Amino acid sequence: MHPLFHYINKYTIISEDDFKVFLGHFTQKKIRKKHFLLEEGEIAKHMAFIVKGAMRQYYIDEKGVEHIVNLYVENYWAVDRESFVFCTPSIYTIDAWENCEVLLISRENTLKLRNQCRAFNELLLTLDELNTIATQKRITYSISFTAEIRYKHFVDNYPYFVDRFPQHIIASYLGITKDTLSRVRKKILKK
Amino acid sequence: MHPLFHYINKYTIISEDDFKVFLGHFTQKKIRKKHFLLEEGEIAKHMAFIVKGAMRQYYIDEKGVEHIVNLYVENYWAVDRESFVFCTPSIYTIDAWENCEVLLISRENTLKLRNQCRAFNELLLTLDELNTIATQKRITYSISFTAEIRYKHFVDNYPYFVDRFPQHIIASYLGITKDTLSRVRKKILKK
DNA sequence: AAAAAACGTAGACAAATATCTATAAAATCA
DNA sequence: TGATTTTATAGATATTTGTCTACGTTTTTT
Repeated sequence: MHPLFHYINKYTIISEDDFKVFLGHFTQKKIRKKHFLLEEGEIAKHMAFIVKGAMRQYYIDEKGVEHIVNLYVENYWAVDRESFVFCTPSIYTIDAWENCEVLLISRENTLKLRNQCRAFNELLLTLDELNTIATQKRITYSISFTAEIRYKHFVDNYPYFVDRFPQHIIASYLGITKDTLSRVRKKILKK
Repeated sequence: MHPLFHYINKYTIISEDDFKVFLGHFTQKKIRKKHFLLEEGEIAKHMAFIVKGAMRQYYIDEKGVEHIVNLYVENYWAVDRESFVFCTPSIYTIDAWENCEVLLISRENTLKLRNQCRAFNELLLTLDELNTIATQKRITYSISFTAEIRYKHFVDNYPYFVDRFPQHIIASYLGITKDTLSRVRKKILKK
C-alpha cells in the first residue's frame, strides 16, 4: 500500500477510490543530496510530501549565515507556505540533506482537491492545526528558556532529528551557534 | 451589521442565513481588564473572537516571570489551541489587558460547525494558513536577528500593538527584558 | 587509498543581554 | 486631590552567547 495512504489514514478516513483521485494530483520526484526543492528568490510552486529522506529549510542573512528554520524527514511536508500561498519570492532555501523521494503537489492542484475531496480538506485542517500547536510551543520555548533547556527539550522531542542532522544544524535550528551548543552539551554531560 | 459578519467576509463568502446559524454557535461575554479568559492549569473550553479590547497570552516560568507568547486586539482569535484541541491543562494564562467584549465558541460547537457550514471550514483553513505563515516568520526573526532588528520589524508590522501595550510587554513578546528594549530604543533614537 | 570536506571541540576574547538597584514621570485609583 | 501603582530609563555588574582561530577526527569524494 502507498505510504501516503497510510499517512492520510492517521488523520482522516479516505476510501481507496478517493485516494486514487488524491494521488493523481501529485507527481513523483527524486531530489539528490544537496540539490534544491526551493531556492531563495523563487516562488514555491509545490508542497512536497517526503516519502524518503531528509531536508532542511533555511534563511541566509546579509552576512551569508544560514539559519535553519525547519527540518523535515519522512512524512513531513516541506514548503515555504507564504511563497506557496501568495506566490511571492521566497526568502528561504529548501535543500535535500539526504537523497530524497518526494511527492509534489502544485498550488492549482491543492485548490482542485479542496473542492473535490473532503479528506483533503480534513487533512489540511488537521495538519495546520498541529502545525499551529507545534510552532506555538517552539516560540514559547524560544522566548522563555535558556539554550540548555531548549536543547534538552529538542533531544527529548525530536530524537529522529538528532540522529540524522549534525550538531551545527541543530544549533542553528535552536537559534544558537555550534560553539554554544558544544558547550551546552559538555555542561550536560558533566552532570 | 455584525462585526463578525464583516470579518468572515474578508476570508470567505457567507450568506446572511448561514451567518445566523454560524452566530448561533457563539455566546457573548464581557471580560473586564485583568480578568481571565484562561488560567494556567485549566482546559481551554472556548475560542474567543475579540470584538473589542486587547488581551495577552503568557507563560509563567519557575521563577514567576511572565513570557508573553501572544497579543490580541479586535478581530483576533484568542485561545490556547493545544489545550482546546486535546483537552489538556494549559500552561498558559490569557487575560484582558483592556476591558473586552468577546464571542465564545466551544470545542463541541466548532466540530458541529465544521460539519454544517462550509464557510466555517474555509475560515478555519484560511486562519490556520495565515497563522502558520505568521508564526513561521516570527520564528525566523527570533533565530536570525538581533533584538534591535526584531523590534524595528515589530514596530513596522504591528504598530497597533505598540500603541496599546506598554514596552515591557512588547519586550517580553520579543524575548528580551524591558531593560534591553529600553537600551535598544535609545540606540535607535540616536541614529 | 589518498585527498578533500565536514564536523565537533577548545580556548581567548568580544559583544550582547540579563540582573539588580534606583529614580522619576505618568497613569490609575480611591 | 492625594496616594498608589505602573511604566520607562539609567548605571554598575554578572552572565550568556558569539566570534575567531586552531586542531584532530570522521566522513565523503575522487
